[in-house]
Amino acid sequence: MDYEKRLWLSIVEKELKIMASEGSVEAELAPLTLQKPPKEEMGDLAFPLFAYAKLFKTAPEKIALELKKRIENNGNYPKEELLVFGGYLNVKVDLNFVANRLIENVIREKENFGNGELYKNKRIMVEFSCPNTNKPLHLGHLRNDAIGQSISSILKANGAEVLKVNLINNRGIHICKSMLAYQMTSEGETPASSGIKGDHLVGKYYVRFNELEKEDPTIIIKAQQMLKKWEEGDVETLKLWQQMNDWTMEGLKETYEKTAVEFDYYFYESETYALGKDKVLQGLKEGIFYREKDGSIWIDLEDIGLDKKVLLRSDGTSLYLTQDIGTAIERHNMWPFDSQIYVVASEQSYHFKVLFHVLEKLGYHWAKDLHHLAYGMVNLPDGKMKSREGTVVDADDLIEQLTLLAIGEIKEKEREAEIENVNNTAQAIALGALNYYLLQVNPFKDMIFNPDESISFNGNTGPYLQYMGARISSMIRKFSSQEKEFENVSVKVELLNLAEERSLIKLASEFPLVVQQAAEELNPSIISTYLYDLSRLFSRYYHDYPILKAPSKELIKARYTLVKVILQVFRNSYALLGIPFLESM
RNA sequence: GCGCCAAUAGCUCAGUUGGAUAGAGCAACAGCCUUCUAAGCUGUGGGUCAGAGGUUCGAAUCCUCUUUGGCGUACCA
Repeated sequence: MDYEKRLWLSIVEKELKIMASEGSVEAELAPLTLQKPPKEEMGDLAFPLFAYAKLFKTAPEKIALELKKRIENNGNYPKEELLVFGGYLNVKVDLNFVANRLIENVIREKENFGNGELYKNKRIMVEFSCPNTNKPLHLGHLRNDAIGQSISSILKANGAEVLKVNLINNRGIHICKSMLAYQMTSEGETPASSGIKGDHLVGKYYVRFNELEKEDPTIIIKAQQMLKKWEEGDVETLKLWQQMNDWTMEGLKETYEKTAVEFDYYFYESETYALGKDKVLQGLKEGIFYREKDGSIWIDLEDIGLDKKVLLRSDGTSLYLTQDIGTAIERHNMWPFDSQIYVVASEQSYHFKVLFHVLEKLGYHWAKDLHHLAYGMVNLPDGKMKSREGTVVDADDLIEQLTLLAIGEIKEKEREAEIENVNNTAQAIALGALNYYLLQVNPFKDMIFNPDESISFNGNTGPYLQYMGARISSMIRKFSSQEKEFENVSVKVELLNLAEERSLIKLASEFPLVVQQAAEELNPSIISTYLYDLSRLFSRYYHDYPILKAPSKELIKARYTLVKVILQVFRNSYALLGIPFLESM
């Protein structure tokens, strides 16, 4: 449709200009807007003409009629049907061209159909997930992962070279808390001895610290001492830290595998904080920062309308900000990027504002290429997730539950015989449900995670989308057994003239634009909405009209070809959203 | 207090960047399986787009104010 849009924009614009000069209208013409009519019967392109009424001193409808007449009488223009509705001039384009081009493109590009060149030759680093090594992943991380993973795929689809990086928060006062509690109360428990997954075991001691702190509030001092020791390289402390760290990482990686989250590179704060410290001290020498009497180092943010911010503690240890400074610099040294996107909760908007400013002050010109993709919180129907009240939704638990439900569903529908591996299929369904649920909502908005709704597989859900792909796949299997009979039947797109077919052709042709828009706005939910619209349209079409049992061989071939195109668009959309494609379910 | 963000059907969310009668899913009710997978399809009911002004031929969309909610404003991360 892209071609048709440009063509008709230029035609209508040209005729408007001619009308203006004939009516000796001096003023500049408002830019012409192109829209989509609300209904299929109203054509495919719409030009609202209200903006010109004043200029031409004519009713918009009359302008539309005049344009229609002029265009129809001009032999140089393509002969398409023009319709006037009120102040709109609508065009019903010859969809045969659109359909042929769509089929050609999809056959040629296959899994690359929809890809564009918006970010060609651009290197974009995407940071996401960034767990602490003191507890297992929860629902908030799952949203982060889903967005990070999807955004990376979307940027790649737009031609960018993407490096997905994870930054492990494996140092700091919070890590020392779980270490201290472990030291005090564990009696040498290990994942092997307890049978508890490593990240959950460490998490158990992080929770225990809070309990210990209630009994003895001074315990925090011990944790602070431990951090000091850690930064000084104390052997015993480092040994415990390494061990607990390994346990957590093993557990986290298991969860990543289950959720199909992958990274190209891992950074560890334990390895980057020192550089941050150096840079802060360097900035102090250069007079960018200043030192308080107690020895702490600060930056004054008055020039960007903010307060003062501490960069290094009075005892010399690093802060969150310190290590992020080091990490950013190291990253740019390692892999000079055109842009870096931090997928981090919106609560940290202030932190990133400061971070980017500090880097700019330190003279890094690429600080302007850093971008914080701030996503909203995940709340429960009753309110916030609170670890103290035990309302945090654990990632492993949730996936487990969803998988069990999917197994139950498969059994209830008696699909076991049709499915190769029930467990794998159930896991794929669970993952599809989860990722789609999380990516339906615009990232920057807070969202409510309703457990009951998230485990429903009906309606606007991941499994509904997967189901479309599975049914088409089933159709394709059926067709392949009789494919030879259709070898010599040519594809006649002009047979696809139902309103539903026209809508499908148009919507499928829009896919590349949707992929581009999702990248421009860093918003996977644009793909979700599109995919759901396409699914509903297709679902109705295929419910109402026979494909393989259409009345003639030619019609079967034409409809079958369209269905295959739709499947490719489905599959490419799934890939961008982390919804596994299933041949059968 | 100051800063950032949000508010659309009972609930969860869309809304083509200012256009035609504001749409889906869930929940409720009523239909459709000897038929390409019923994880589906169809229909009914449900709206002061938080409120008030303003800009405009036209506002859920842009501006101002108000209300309500969230987040931030840590030598936590």
